[in-house]
Amino acid sequence: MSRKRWRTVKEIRIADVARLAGVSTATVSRVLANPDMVRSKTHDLVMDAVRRSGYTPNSVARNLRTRRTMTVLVVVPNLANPVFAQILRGIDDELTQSGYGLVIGNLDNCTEREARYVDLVRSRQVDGILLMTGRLPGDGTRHMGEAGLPIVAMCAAIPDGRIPNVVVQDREASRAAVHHLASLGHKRLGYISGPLGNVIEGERFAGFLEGLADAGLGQQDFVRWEGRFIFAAGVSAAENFLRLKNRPTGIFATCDESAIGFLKTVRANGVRVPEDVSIVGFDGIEFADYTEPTLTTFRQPLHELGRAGGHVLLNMMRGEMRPEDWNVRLPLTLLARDTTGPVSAGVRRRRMSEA
Amino acid sequence: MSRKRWRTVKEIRIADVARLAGVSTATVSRVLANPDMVRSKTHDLVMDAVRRSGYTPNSVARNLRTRRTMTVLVVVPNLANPVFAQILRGIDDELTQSGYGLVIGNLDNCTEREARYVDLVRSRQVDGILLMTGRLPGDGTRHMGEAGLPIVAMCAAIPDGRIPNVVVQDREASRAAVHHLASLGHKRLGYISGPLGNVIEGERFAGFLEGLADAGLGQQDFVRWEGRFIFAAGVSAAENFLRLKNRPTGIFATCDESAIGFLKTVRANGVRVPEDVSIVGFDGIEFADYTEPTLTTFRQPLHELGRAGGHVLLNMMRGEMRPEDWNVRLPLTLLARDTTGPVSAGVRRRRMSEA
DNA sequence: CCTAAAGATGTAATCGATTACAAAGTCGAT
DNA sequence: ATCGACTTTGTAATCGATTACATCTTTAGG
Repeated sequence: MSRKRWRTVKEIRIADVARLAGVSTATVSRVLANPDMVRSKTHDLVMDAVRRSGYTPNSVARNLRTRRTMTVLVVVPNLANPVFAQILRGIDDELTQSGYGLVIGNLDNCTEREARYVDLVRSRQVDGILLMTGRLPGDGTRHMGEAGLPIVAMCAAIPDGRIPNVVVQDREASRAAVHHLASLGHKRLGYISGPLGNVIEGERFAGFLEGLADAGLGQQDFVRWEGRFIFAAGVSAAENFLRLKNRPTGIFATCDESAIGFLKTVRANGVRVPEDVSIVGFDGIEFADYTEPTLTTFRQPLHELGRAGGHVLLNMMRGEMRPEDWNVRLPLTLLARDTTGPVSAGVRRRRMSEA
Repeated sequence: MSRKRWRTVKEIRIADVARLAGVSTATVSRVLANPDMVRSKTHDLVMDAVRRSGYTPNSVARNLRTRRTMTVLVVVPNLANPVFAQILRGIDDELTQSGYGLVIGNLDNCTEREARYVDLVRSRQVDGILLMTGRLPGDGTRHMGEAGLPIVAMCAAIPDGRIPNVVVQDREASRAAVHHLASLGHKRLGYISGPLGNVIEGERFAGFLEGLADAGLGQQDFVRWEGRFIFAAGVSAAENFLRLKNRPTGIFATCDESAIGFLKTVRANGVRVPEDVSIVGFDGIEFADYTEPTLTTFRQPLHELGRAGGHVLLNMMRGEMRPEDWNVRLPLTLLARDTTGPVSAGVRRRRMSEA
């Protein structure tokens, strides 16, 4: 029961270093921040004192005075989704290069948690914000905007306002997914959505519809299952699929987790992939290469996306924003693997006899 | 090219609120921090001024004065590993309940990055540390310790020093894994390790050896492959496995990723699971339930682990640490699924004729 | 009604850095 | 040696809150 045993290490202030070096605190501060503003002899004197005392500046004090924290907030919908972990790496790489740190705001798919991070912003603890929440600007997002800080929207092209968007080409990729399936002869499709109301989901569904139109297919030629970017969504979609008389032969899931849940569930019920049904995922997570058969999917340039987002935010924070940098839309790559194949003769025959 | 358009929102200071309410800044501060220290009439007066002005305290200033940031640092080896995302949720739940925020230090399996977070600690930006780096106390860890802050070691029972350990029963679970395989008749085992030098890996290997001893098996009865808690480790272990004349029949991988990499690779080469080889993983990640066949593994109580770690740290920060709370070791749960089965007659026969 | 104790509020010091401004030092040209 | 221009350093204000201490009010007890 030892109270207050912590923080017993003596705190060294800039004044201590100044005394040790025989100069003023201003000089110490300058040595550390603008080394070429002081005579090199003084510089060495001070650096020696810094070393001997083991001084590290108190950045809370510095932040107060400079009114900057060199920290940015990254709001993530769900850290358990490996997609975000990858994007974070990209952001981190870009920001630390410029001396910025990042604090991660994990919403855990739970809207109310946004409030917590609004506080972080309003209380001046961060210099900028990277928003990956896919919802339309809600209360939380709006409040953050009101703080007047630089914001970059990632994973969600917010049309309104002057917030730059750094995103992937969701719409184009979805369209390409339909094209991929259609070119293999699939005419009846299944669509496993993301959370309704999510901006990304909107983009992907729009692309899906565009793809249908390209292929000369219409609204009556597909089934839509509602999902939430998780395994379970694919499982329940599959359960419904199994009960259908007139099953789709090509499935497009807007995330790999759902695709894998679907894949696993239909196979457990005797459906062959890709002979009976083809599946295309979205994201290109590592695990998609370890399913059986390996999942056909679109790989997001996650690391690059993170870097791009960080880069734009840095520019904004430096006030060096140029219009041509405002919006970035990175392309995805089709990984054509083993869950997609041509419509089999069997399926064609059965469907014909039904007609 | 608009410089300095940001941070244009007028900053409201506590002095503004004080003026608006006709009281002193001290009173405003007290209303916000110790509401029952002021007369209720004054309280209302001030709160009204706060609301009208939209005031939010500048927490940088507060942190400087109070010498606390209400923030803790969580050092994670690799955010891309979903295991850590889950633990983080537990930590977050526990800490935010007490008003603490957390900053995540992602090492990305890269030791040098530790330095970055040492700075964070030394510059007084956090009040406590949760260490999940599995290495033995190295430079970084030591430096953090020197700052005199409360530290809790998770995922790594650091024997030296007075740092509490909040961990899972790695050793016992590994031992149980061997027992599980041995009870199915497996006598020749394969072990896919974590990174050598990692504390957790040490525990798990020790448990593995204990399990061998329990089963009356010795050092000559197993093959050890070096891994790094990633898919690829399982793949290369499998590639080696396939070249062996005298193959193990039971594999224990110290993480699910490796187990899955192994599973996928041997099956792609015609090896049947569990008929030809049984596989046990470790962690219980969600994916492990989506492989084919589903992976037998040990589930870590990740959320509980996170909560426990946060709880101990909170106690330390409050100076309310009692010895009996210092070390926590949570049990794992065997999820006996489909990658493990009895040694098949075929394998037994073949091995006999070899003898 | 008076006094002491308790309660509420205000004044000003404080946390530890950065930086505007002033002062002192350096140097070369005259 | 003197002047000005430039470089280097020091002094003290500042960032925006919290809080020790002083002061003023209220309450309770006699």
